[in-house]
Amino acid sequence: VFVSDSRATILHADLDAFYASVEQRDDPRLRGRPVVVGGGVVLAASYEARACGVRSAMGGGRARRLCPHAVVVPPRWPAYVEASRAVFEIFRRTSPLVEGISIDEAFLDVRGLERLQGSAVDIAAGLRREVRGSVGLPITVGVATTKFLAKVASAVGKPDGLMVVPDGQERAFLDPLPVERLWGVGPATAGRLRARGIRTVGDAARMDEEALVALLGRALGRKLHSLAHNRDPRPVRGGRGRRRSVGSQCALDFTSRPPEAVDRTLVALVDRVARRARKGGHAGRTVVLRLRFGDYTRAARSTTLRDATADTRPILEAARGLLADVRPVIERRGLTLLGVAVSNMDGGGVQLALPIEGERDRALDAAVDRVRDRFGTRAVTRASLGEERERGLAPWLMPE
DNA sequence: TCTGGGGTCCTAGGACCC
DNA sequence: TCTGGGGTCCTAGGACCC
Repeated sequence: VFVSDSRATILHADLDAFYASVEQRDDPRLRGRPVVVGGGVVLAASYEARACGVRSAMGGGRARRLCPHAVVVPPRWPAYVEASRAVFEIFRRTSPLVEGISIDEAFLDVRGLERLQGSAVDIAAGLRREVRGSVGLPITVGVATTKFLAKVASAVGKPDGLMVVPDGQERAFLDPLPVERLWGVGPATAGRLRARGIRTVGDAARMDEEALVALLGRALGRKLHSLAHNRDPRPVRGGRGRRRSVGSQCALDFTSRPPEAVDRTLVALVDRVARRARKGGHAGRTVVLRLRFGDYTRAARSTTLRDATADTRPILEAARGLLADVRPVIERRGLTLLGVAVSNMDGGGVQLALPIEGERDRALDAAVDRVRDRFGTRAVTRASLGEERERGLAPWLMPE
C-alpha cells in the first residue's frame, strides 16, 4: 500500500505481555506455555495464560485456580529495564519524534519520513521486524491519524499484529467498538454509560456533547465526545514529560504491629522517595500520606510546605504529622497500606520547583515549556528566560 | 475478585484575596 | 453593613492507566 499522502502517520507501538514475553524469550522451556509473572498479584500474563482468563492485576490465588498448570515466575526487573532500553533505541532510530508512555509502549510520529523509509505502514512493519529480530520480543503497532486512534488500533491488533486505520476509515473502525475502548473509560464510567444504553463508541458519538457532560462531568464528557469522533489534537511530544509527583508505598498488614513498626516503615518510605526525587532532580511542596485501612477503604492526607524540597527531614516531619492526625482512624480500622508521595512539583502557576544542584538547565527547559504552554507563545527561549531571571526580571522562574 | 506499585487527571468545597 | 463576581490555593476523594 502506498500512502505517502495519508495523514495516518502516528504509530502506537506496544510490546505484547511484556514481562511474560521477556521470560519466554530468556527461558525456552517457557515458550508456548502459560506464564504468570509475579506471585501475590499478577504483573503480566502470557497469552497462553490469558486464554484461561488470567489478567494482570489479578490476585495470585485466583490466577492459579484459573490456570493451575501456569508457570509462575518472580519478576526480574533488570531484564525488563534492559529490554525496554533496547526497544526504545529502535524507536528512536525509526523516528526522531518518540513519546514514551511507559516501560513497554510509545507513540512515534513518522510524518515526513516517507521519502526516506517508505509509508507509515512500511515503517511500522519494519519496526516490528527489527524488535522481533534484534530484541526477540513480539510487538503490536497501531497506525492512525491520531494518538488515541493509534492506541485503539494497537489494542485491537494484539497480539503480535499490525493494525492500520486508513485515513477516512476512522468512524467505520471506531463505531462498533465497545465504549471501554475509549481512553478514560473504566468500570465506573462504563457502568454509567451502559445505564443510558451507550454500549459502543458509535452510541457515544451519536450523543450530544452536553448530554455526555451532564452524565459524566465537564472534562470527561467533552473528552469522550471528542474521542468518539476521533478528534484528538494532542501532538506526539518528544522528550520526557514533566513529572508531577514521586511516591512510594508498601502494602502490609500493620494491624498487629506496634506504632514503632509503622514509623520505621514511614521512615523507609520517606527516605526512598526523597532519594528518588533528588536523583531525578525533582522537588515538591506537597507531602501526601496514602492509607488503606483494614476494610480496604482508602484515604489520603496531604499538607503543603512553604518551600519545595527533596530533603528527607522536612518530608519526614510532615509525614509524621499527617500520620499522627489519622492515628485514631488507624486504631479503629487497622492499616494495610502506607504510602508517601511528594507532589505539587511546580508549586502552582508557572512557578517552578526548586531545582536541585546540577539541575539548572533542565529546570530552565521546563520553565520554557511551562511558559509557552501557559501563554501560548513561542517567543520565549531558554536563553531569554535565563537572562530575565539573571536580571531579576523573573525571579520566580528559578528560585534558589 | 480478597486486591502491588508506580503514576495522572478531574471535581468539589472552603479559605482567602481583590 | 451587606453583597457580587472573579480568581487562586489547598485539601480530600475518585477514576483511570500501565
